[in-house]
Amino acid sequence: MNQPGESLRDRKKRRTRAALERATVRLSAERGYDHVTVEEIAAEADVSVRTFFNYFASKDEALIGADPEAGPRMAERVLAAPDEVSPFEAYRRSVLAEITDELNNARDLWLLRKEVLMQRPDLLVRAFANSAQYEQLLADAVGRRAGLPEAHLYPRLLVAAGSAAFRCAVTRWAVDDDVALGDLVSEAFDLFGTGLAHVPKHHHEGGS
Amino acid sequence: MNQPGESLRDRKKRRTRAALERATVRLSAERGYDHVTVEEIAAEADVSVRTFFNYFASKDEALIGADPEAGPRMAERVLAAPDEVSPFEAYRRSVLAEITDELNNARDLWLLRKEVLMQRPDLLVRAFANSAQYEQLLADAVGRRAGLPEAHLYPRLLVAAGSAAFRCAVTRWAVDDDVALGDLVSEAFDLFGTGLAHVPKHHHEGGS
DNA sequence: GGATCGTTTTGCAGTCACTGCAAGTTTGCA
DNA sequence: TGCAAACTTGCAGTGACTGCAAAACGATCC
Repeated sequence: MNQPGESLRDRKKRRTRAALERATVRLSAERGYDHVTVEEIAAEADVSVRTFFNYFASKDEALIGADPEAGPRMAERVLAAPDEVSPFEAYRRSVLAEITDELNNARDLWLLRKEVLMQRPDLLVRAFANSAQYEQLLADAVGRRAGLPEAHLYPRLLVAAGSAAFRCAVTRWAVDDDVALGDLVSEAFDLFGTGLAHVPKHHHEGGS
Repeated sequence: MNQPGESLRDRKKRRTRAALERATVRLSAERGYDHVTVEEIAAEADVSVRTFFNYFASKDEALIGADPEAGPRMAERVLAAPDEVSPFEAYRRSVLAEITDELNNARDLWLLRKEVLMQRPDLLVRAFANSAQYEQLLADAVGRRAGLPEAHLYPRLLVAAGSAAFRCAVTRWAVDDDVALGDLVSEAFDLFGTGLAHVPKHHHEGGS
């Protein structure tokens, strides 16, 4: 009875994971990240503290809702992109796909996260640090696609730029969210794509 | 008798700080970062555990030897660069200056750190997370120089790219240190400067 | 050579994230 | 129904980190 891809067990796991993520974000937004203990989070989600740590390796991860499949998924997308697409574009698309998916599924959570990240911008960086392994995975995918040797800087830089793009976009989005997060990430990628050597023209009331 | 800038007190503080940094790096390289306790580090440096935490906010910081003055110093350099220099170039130079200074003063420490960071690449990212405040400071400096409004993505991205450049360069350097770290950082900056949209040509036996 | 004042060091008690282990409980399957 | 595998839980322990109040120390003034 688990052909549809979801056994009872799987469903329960997904729910527990979601509940923990949600509890972490909600409580942190309410009282501030470090005035919330894992004990409280676990209680809110109706599981034991030990179970919390079966799902997330750290409180940080739970706040961001780190999805262990996101890395591999993106790597796969990078490799699966059509041949005529550049490595840069392939990577950019896989990041954007991931983000729009995420926002479509949990926009409300991200609005709460924003509150937390405004107080503690370092948490986002720290969260990315946990996924250093996936960075390697992604860099390998990009490197393969670009036909570069293992040690070349380019794949690493591109992936790191992706993290940076996301991070900066969120920071900017937190300041004022008139613009969609996806658009900001896209804009950041454009800047990385065309190079940072020159200050981009910026259009505002008055012109340059 | 403290006109020369260094009272006995100041000298002692500098020594203690250096001893703690050195002990952290040495022991971590020897036994692995998380098989070393702060207690052992403090003992090695001949101070109490509590004193360790008077100097460094965390074990992570001690490993990297986070210099609280580095951020402000770089910001100042960015603002002090000659007028005809672009914000990008100004920032690049201030990063490189900082790195070469650091390497000249403590190359041996960095060779040990390399060992540790090879095992635990996430530590470098985490260390940068602590200096999120300085990122803001630097971004403001760059933004001012570029004449961009507060909220613009460019300054943030440039600074984040700097971190990424350093991080990737160290990772690459750890793999094989035939190339000087400074050169690698410089190369990374070049890539960011000219844009990541296209895969850089890479010269090797056989040509493209 | 003190007396004094500000700074640094220290010990201590406490909190909290996180881990390994060894049951217990639930789910999947025959 | 019953067994095996997967999940949950409690427990005991480690270790990072904090606040506080007392002690040690360095600078300064007489």
